[in-house]
Amino acid sequence: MPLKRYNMSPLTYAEENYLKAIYHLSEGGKKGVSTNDISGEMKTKPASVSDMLRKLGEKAVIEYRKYYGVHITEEGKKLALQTIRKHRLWEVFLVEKLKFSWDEVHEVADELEHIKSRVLIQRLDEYLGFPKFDPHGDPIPDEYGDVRSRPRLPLNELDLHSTGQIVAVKDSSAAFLRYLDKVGAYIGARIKVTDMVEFDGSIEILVDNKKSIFMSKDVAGNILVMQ
Amino acid sequence: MPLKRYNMSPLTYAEENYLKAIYHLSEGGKKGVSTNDISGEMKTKPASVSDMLRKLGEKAVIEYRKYYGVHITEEGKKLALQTIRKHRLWEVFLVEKLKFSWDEVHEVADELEHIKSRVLIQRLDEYLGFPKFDPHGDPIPDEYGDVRSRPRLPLNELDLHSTGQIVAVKDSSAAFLRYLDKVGAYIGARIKVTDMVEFDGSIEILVDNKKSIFMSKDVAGNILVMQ
DNA sequence: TATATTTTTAAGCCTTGGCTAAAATACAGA
DNA sequence: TCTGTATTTTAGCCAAGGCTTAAAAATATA
Repeated sequence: MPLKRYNMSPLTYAEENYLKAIYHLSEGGKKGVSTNDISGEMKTKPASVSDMLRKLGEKAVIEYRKYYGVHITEEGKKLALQTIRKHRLWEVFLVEKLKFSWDEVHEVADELEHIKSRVLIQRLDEYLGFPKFDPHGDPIPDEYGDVRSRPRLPLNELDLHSTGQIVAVKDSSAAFLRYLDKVGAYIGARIKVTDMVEFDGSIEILVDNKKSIFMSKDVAGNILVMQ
Repeated sequence: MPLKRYNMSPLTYAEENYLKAIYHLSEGGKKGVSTNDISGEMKTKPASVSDMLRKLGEKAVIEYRKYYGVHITEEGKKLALQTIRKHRLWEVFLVEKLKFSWDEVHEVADELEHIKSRVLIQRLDEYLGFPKFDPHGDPIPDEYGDVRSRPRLPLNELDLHSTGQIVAVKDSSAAFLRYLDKVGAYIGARIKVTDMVEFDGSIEILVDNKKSIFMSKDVAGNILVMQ
């Protein structure tokens, strides 16, 4: 059996994106991620995914058992978290410093996350005051890939009259974010559940003790709160 | 004669770099820029340059007359200046906000200058307070490619006892910048020529009325001052 | 076990950006 | 004006990257 040869060249732009997708898909479940899932996520054909998996396997960032899905390796996890860290730090920069609204940042951050300089990211982190969460409330891994996440649950699972703070959203599509902006919900808002409609699960919440918002169960399910 | 067909797709990373080099090489002289010059600047073979010139010609950013060198078109000038603008704005950001020293910024800015978002650059410009010059003293073009440069001359051409302010450097290699840092010269420093050695052209200057620096004619020739 | 689904292989296409070797052109000196 | 030299272009080639379709293989399921 031939020796397994590793290709140690750095990841390309596309490889980084695939790895990020694999990392996200493998969060939670212990099961391997399937070729089809990745194909759906990346909007490429399964055949292209197979090819990419071979490459990522050679670079030892995933463990690739043909036909049985992939597992991300420690090295791969580290690299994926580094990309995610960069993405989220740039998002903080764009929103906090350059006054982007939180629904505008995705595209630009997707480009910025591939800039290679390590010292750049260290200094950016420092400049931003070592933020722990991005504008969508998602945790920012540290340089070593450690993530301090906070316990959180979907808003629709809160009890009537209970309170909490919005810390993140599940669906961060521009459309959803704009909707939230419009109704006055935002990351960090203190909320209280003031009413619940039995038959469809929709709820009414009070934001910052000022504004009342009525929302469907679907919308509430996409908002994560910390109690 | 076949119609001239233009390829309107955006410039690739490499095309942007070639165009920038052509712009810089064509500054000053009215003459066309030669293939050999570009080859030297880009560290590629002349044959590769010819090929690239064909592509840039098709994209109408240069006027390419075979064997006679190239002239940059208005459109090309606009694009080159946009890239230069991005490069220099990022340099300001890196030095002013992220505390990079001015000899560290080149590489990172070379990557950042290719990020495509227009609104990003507008906001960055605004965030930095619409700076007119980068950390090396080079002028930052505005959105429309207009450059407000200031009259300046090499330090070695100043008369004895005359004063001025350092506004830029010709040679911005890391080695030269580190040297300047070490001896205490910097963009913005007020200087006075306190001594001149006839036979080799070396001079002594007083920086900010405090520190005396002795430098060769070569070094002085690389420092640009405004009187 | 037979069929359906998923995944992989094989072959190929296109772009980008480089190279060498040979041919064409321009230019400078006699 | 001729001619040799230097410059530039052409032609052909190569490799990496990233995608595709079509067919084969493996797995999953009824």
